[in-house]
Amino acid sequence: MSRGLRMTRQRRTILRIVETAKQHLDASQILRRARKIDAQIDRVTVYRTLKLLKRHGLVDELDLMHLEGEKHFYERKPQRDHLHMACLRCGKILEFESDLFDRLKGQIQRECQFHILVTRMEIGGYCAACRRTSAS
Amino acid sequence: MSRGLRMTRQRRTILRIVETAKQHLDASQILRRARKIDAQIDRVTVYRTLKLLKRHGLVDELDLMHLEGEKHFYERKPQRDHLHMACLRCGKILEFESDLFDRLKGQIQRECQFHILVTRMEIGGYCAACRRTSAS
DNA sequence: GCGTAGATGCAACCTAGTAGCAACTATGCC
DNA sequence: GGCATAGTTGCTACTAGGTTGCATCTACGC
Repeated sequence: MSRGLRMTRQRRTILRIVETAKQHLDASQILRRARKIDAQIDRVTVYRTLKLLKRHGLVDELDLMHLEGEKHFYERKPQRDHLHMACLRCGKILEFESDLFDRLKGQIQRECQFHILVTRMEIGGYCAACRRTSAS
Repeated sequence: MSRGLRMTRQRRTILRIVETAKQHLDASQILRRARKIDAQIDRVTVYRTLKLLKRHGLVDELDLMHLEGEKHFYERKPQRDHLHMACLRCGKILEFESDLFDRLKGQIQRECQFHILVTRMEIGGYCAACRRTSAS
């Protein structure tokens, strides 16, 4: 972060939380964790910081098929993009990297002359376990 | 629609609006159009109906990268899935169908044993026109 | 036509996120 | 190190989008 941006205590805290998180966190979970480190930190600061990190490509925002309400989830931007599968029965989130995915993005850049900055691919359906325990 | 579901006047109206729309509409735009046909129709009915249509796979819900607020957009479920590109500068929405996209979905079904019901692939970036008129 | 499960409309509510603004502070410069 | 100040924070209040509870209405199978 440069260009007139400041690395404040709060931003450092929030960034660290997202970067070290083992699952996808939403804003209120991030706030809760941030408060454990810095009790003064405000809800609004969390929202503002996430927006900033997203705009600067440090974190990705996910909807995860809105399995539970309309909130957003965040994850540190990975080296290589992946897609998310959300099981509509058990709520499990799976990630998947694929050569075809990378090639698809390449095709879009070439054929549509579209300069890609963010991608979000989410799939809803039934995971292997849930398929087995049901008729469909 | 069967299985205990009723085809009411309101549902018919909403479904027709989404099916004949030339662009992606959000809930409030759908409400506005529905009221022109049936002045009594309620906001809540629109939300409930869209949820229902989504659940039954008749319409797809889109975020379109949340270019303007957090609302959702709807489109009739197409024969063949496509992905959406949203230009972060001019706001234009482009659609794209691709063999690679279909193959990627096939790969997921096979390799992850994941039964796909809905897919949502959205890409944010700069469209051809906006790329040309800017440094980046 | 009748009964009823299912749908609607209304009002109240909820949750996620945003705006305005005075007080605070990270950072560049001396 | 101390200072100036642009950038950031934490309040409070607010908005947008969507949901719930419930009494009333109605599509549709008989």
